[in-house]
Amino acid sequence: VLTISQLAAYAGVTVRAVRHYHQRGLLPEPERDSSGYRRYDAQAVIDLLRIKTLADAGVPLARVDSLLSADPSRLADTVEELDAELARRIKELRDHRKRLAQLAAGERLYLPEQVVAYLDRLREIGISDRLIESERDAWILLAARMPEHVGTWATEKRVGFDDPEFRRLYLAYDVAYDWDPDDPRLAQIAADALTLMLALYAGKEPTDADMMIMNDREVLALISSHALKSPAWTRLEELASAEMARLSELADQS
Amino acid sequence: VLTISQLAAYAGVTVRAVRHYHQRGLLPEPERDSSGYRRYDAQAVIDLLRIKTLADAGVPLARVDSLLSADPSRLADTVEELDAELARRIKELRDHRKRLAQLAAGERLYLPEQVVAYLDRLREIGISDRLIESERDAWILLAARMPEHVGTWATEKRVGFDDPEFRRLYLAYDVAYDWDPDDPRLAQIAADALTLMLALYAGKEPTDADMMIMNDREVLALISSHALKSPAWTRLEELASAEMARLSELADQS
DNA sequence: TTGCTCCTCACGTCACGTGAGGTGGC
DNA sequence: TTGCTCCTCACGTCACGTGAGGTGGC
Repeated sequence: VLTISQLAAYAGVTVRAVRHYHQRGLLPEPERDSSGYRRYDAQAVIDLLRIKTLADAGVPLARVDSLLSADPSRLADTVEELDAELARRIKELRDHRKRLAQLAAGERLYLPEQVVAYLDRLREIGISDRLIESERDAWILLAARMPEHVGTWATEKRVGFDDPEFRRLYLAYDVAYDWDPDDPRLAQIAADALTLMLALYAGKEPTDADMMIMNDREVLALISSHALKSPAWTRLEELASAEMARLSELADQS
Repeated sequence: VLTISQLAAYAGVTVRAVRHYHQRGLLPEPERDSSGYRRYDAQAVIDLLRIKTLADAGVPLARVDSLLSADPSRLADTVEELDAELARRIKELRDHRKRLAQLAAGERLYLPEQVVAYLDRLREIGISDRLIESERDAWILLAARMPEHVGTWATEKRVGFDDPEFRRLYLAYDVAYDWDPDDPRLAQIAADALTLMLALYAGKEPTDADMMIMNDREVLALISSHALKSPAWTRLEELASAEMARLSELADQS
């Protein structure tokens, strides 16, 4: 009584989809009229809507077949599973919306929130974008390699910035990037940094995070390979090493 | 620095997907190490996450390519569209959950709510499942052919059942299905039905729905082809026709 | 030697989409 | 005659999946 396009339109599918369901054996082939056209009755409408309902719910056509011919109690079980699956997919889509918003807003979606908080703190303190981006890249790699630890570690580093002297030195270090390597102020920075480090770690065990990094050569290589380099910073490292050696000697003498 | 599986795992995609993005030119091919393995840096993580975010939002890969290389303002516009699209799909999934529940609960999902209300009314009155199912099939076909009109029409028919005499006759008609065609009670039912119809339509214009059905031969054929048939019902029609003729004659004489 | 990760083809999959070429009633 | 719907192949599409056969470091 209905033509294929009427059937398809009522069910909200394409004509091709109906033919596809015939081919797959999901929907029985109806009688033909004198022109060879398929003619459908009410049962076909019901069958097609049942197929579409399951297909829309994400059931593969191969499974739709067995589901609709199975007994109703098994169908009811499956419907429960499908409903849970749909609920899960709705949550997923909500998450995708959040990520899209982040994509539009900026670059925060590539890192766990603790790392984002740490980077925000750097910005707040006045660290340059150049250094922040360099750190961000290092954190991304760390997050990819040690996703379980990177959160706590970032928090630890962020808390370190509550110390005003630490903040002052980090800023000085940042600013020194462009300096001439012979700048006399570099020696003072190196000395102050070393003094601070020694004070901070005096009598303290290194944290788990410290140990983890120290022990993982790959991670160290990973960070240093991406670290920014400049003549002034290379000089700073040399000065710090020299100062370290001097302090060691003093310690030996006393 | 990262291997392909580390990169893939962090982004939540398969290794094959990453290779696929390389092949499509979405993600630049990175450097190889001495074994010919791909080695990825932080930028690759960012790039891949951007690709995944858009792909998850339903953007075809061909479009992802142009979107990520386009300027950020166009990206922002598109993100808005994508977000609306995602919101639409969430609604759709919610709808699918409703339809699934209907599929598990019963058979109500194939018809507009007014028709369901009409069929519920039939059940409430005590009409047999046999007749209700026959009517349901006819309504499904009508809904497929005249989706715009079937709602109001069903409501009209449902309101008709507020008349107690109409209800009594509809029930009698239902019960008579199995009777012997020579049963003497059939004549009374036919006469009462005709009297009621004449009373109902006396001085009243036929409704739009009536006209529409009367004028659409295809719809009439469609309904009658699916109508139940029994010897008693055929007899009822004959009796009604004869009574109609007798009344016409009386009218002519007066 | 075994197990694991990586590599490159290249065909397979899923649910249809999309012509290609033709028919039938208005 | 034109336009519309229908018909049957049969190849195309999209985003990978899935072996097939091989390499390299522990």
